Amino acid sequence: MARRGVALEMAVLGLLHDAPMHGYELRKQVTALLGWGRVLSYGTLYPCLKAMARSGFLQMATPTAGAAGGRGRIVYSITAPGRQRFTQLVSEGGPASWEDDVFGVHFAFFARADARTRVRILEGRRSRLEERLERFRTTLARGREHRDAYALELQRHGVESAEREVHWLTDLINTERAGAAPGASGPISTPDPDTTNHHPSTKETA
Amino acid sequence: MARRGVALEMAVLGLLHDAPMHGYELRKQVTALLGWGRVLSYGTLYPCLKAMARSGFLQMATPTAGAAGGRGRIVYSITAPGRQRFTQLVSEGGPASWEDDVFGVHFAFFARADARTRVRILEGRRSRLEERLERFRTTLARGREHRDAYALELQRHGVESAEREVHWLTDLINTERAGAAPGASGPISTPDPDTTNHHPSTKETA
DNA sequence: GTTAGCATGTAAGGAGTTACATGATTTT
DNA sequence: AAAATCATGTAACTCCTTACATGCTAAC
Repeated sequence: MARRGVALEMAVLGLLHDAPMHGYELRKQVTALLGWGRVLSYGTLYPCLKAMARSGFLQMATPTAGAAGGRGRIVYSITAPGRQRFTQLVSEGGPASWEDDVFGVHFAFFARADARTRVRILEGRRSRLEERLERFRTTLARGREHRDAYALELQRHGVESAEREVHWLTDLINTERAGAAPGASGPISTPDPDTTNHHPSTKETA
Repeated sequence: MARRGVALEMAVLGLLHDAPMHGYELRKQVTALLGWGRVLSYGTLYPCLKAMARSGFLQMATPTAGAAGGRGRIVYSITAPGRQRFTQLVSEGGPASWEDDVFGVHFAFFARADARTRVRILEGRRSRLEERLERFRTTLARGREHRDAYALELQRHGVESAEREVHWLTDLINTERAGAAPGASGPISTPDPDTTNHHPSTKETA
């Protein structure tokens, strides 16, 4: 079958949305975009690309087409159904979209979603983290079972990281509500004078 | 076969090292200890426990033993080979131990490893993160492909988180070198379970 | 005496990895 | 022309989850 991870499917569609690419390049871009620590393996990517082509979302072009079974580089490009599919994926703000992995991909393509979807996903993600935090703190507060200093330190660090991310999300939500894009003016400012990035702000591609 | 994740195996052995427990309780403790966001599912835990019992690391005690097919609560306790196995796992400071998931478990049971192992793992983990950071920054610096403000913000946040964790690790390493335990005050002096010999231990029965 | 929560388990499948295997193109 | 790197692909496996299925025990 095909359904090799919604996250991967989204990433592939999103990257090919801008420009056709072959698999090797795609792997690097996906890896860089999502910063998953690990690199995406070909064993995942190629079967996924094939399946997506079978589903009609992608088109495969072999430059040395038709020749004997030679294995040339294949350029993948997105099709009209593929664009439709991407738009659909990008505007889904359901619970699935605030899970660890999927959230990252959604965020990476936020420029392609409308503001309402963005806020919904950010808030959903934030409450996911807050639940986790709550469970964590309950466990800690229950005092007993508190184990040694290392286990405590691990939990303290876990809580701190989660709190930090909640804070990040809150800032982003406020920025969204103010109708701006991140990095521009809000509490989060990148000292990045050189890059003249055109930020999307009010752009709503349907 | 059995090898259901070194991380899980270690967590189970480490928790049962302190006290026997049944699976239900074990699940809660593992989940709390590792703070994996998600909860550990029974579909993972029970087969793992069974396999570990088959390997001789665990002993299963059914209070209502021998009776008709009734399903009572089963208390798992660690065996002498199990303790040995745990000691072995805990003192392995190889590359495997600085991967995301495994690192957490190792850290949680740091009190059971000797100082040299602790420092080795902390340093290994830190260089893992630094590599990741390096790749990240190279991609960013390469300028091109820089995508929109959201993608940039995602990467900025990724870099910041990794940097923060590197800093955390550095502090821990310094603390270790100074011969202290984390959390402000003096060294932990849990009577060290000998890393060279397995001792038949104090409690063994259910 | 029934709901709620404790407790144990299995089958099927999803999402990925590693290791392997191959061939094309560029650099030295 | 050898070496490095680019490029594509498959098979087998790992680790985990979901959905299901069962039964015991305390509380109301």
